[in-house]
Amino acid sequence: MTLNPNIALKDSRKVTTDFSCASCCNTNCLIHRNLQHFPKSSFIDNKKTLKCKKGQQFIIEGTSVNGLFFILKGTVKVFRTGINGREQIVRFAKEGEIIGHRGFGTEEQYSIAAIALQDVILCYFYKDDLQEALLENPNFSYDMMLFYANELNRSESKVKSISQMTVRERVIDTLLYIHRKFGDLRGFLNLPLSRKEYADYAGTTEEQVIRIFSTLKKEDLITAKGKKISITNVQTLKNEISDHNFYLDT
Amino acid sequence: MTLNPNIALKDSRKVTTDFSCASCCNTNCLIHRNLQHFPKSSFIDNKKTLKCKKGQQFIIEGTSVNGLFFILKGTVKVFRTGINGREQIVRFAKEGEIIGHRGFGTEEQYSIAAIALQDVILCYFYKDDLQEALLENPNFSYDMMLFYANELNRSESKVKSISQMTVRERVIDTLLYIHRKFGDLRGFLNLPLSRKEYADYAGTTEEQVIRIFSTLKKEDLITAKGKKISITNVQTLKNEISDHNFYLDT
DNA sequence: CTTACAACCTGTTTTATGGCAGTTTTTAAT
DNA sequence: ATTAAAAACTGCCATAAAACAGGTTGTAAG
Repeated sequence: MTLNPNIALKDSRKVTTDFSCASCCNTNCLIHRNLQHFPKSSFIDNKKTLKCKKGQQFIIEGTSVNGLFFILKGTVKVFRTGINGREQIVRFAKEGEIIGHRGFGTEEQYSIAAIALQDVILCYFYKDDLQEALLENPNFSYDMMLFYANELNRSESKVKSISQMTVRERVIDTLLYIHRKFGDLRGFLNLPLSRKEYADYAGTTEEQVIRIFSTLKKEDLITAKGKKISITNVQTLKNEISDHNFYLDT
Repeated sequence: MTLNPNIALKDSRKVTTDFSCASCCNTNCLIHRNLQHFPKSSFIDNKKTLKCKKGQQFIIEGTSVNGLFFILKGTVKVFRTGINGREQIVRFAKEGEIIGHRGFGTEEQYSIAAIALQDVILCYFYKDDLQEALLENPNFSYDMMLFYANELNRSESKVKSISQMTVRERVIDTLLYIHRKFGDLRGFLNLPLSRKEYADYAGTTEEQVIRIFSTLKKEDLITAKGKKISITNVQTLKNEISDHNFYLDT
């Protein structure tokens, strides 16, 4: 393991700066999981590793797709520009996740944009290399297929929630999503987001989010002071959402 | 080609009743396209072929997944029961398409229901057989991966339309979707649907669809008499939808 | 400390859409 | 042909949610 000071993070802890997949400990990563199946890993060697500062946009909507990003470290906001220029947040991604996969296959252009919410390290694989590896290795392509299948399930359930939940329910759903995915840090949700970002994910307006936060505070379900938000009663919130699935169970 | 009268359709024309994949002419079918790659096609032999009468439901929401359906002939409505028992139509599927794939992989239960809109012939493959074939054959699993990737794109674009389009726009979008996918027959959309079904796909109510149809008629954009609907001005309707993508292009 | 700017908050107005109730038309069955 | 039932249609009203406008708080820069 070599240590390259040029790509050291500003993080308080030193990080390993050897970005080879072999020494990577990211168990979530699809590439890493299938490493054993790439005997002459030419495509692994073509990997590019890049760093993005907080706030930096590394995928621009509409530009052509040449490869896929894997997050090695940090969190990312994936969004698109919707009708009337309104921003729509597709998801928040963390380490191990794939970005830009919607452009893989048929689509030639990215249908989304991606921006670093914190300092981020990304691994970039070329589309052609990936395709070759997938066609050589059924375990890898099967894994990748399952990944897409899961994304599809997520997306379908979002269709359902957006089309049938009230704004309040969608905001609660968003809070629970952030909580589930990023957890707590010192009692607060471990991903600081603006009210606007909550709105863009929940598919509503900033004002609505503010109002709903304020009523949730009165109901002692959350506490929120600026971006320091914590969910005081997870179960009650969960119930409010899942009560609707009544008809599914019976 | 053997002819089995037991499984002859009520269709005016006689259909080939040899349902072996080898003699199938369904070029859309993923299995058929990869047939060359299955040398000792044990799993093809385990295939079950079944017929459904119009109106028959062959997938029930919440039941466990043991395999996947491929449509050999006919059209199918795929839907789920949403909040307050409201029916939500996920898509309309025609020959060559796969049904029940969302249950493949991680999901153990079908998250959707499926019903035959006309008399339908289905091919059924067992999950275990499919998995084995996928893991042996990278071309097949790559194809399957691309299929899921496309489904994901479709679903994501539905998220966008539901969350940002007006009801009128969603209804127009639905009309164009049916037109694109099923085309015209003698000047009318080649898939008879009720106003309720348009509503359940567009994510609105029957009354809204009726109202919007009626204004579209006044604007000479469609003609609609009962289920005989035709789009008289496809381009104008398309423009009304895609005008919104203005911000995407610039 | 002051200033500037962004984020956060609140009350009011407007609009789009859903829900209801009642009528007409179409389709299917006897 | 007659009847029943389902689908299509229309007007009215209630309401959730967006848009607007104005105010406060917080934070970063000089």
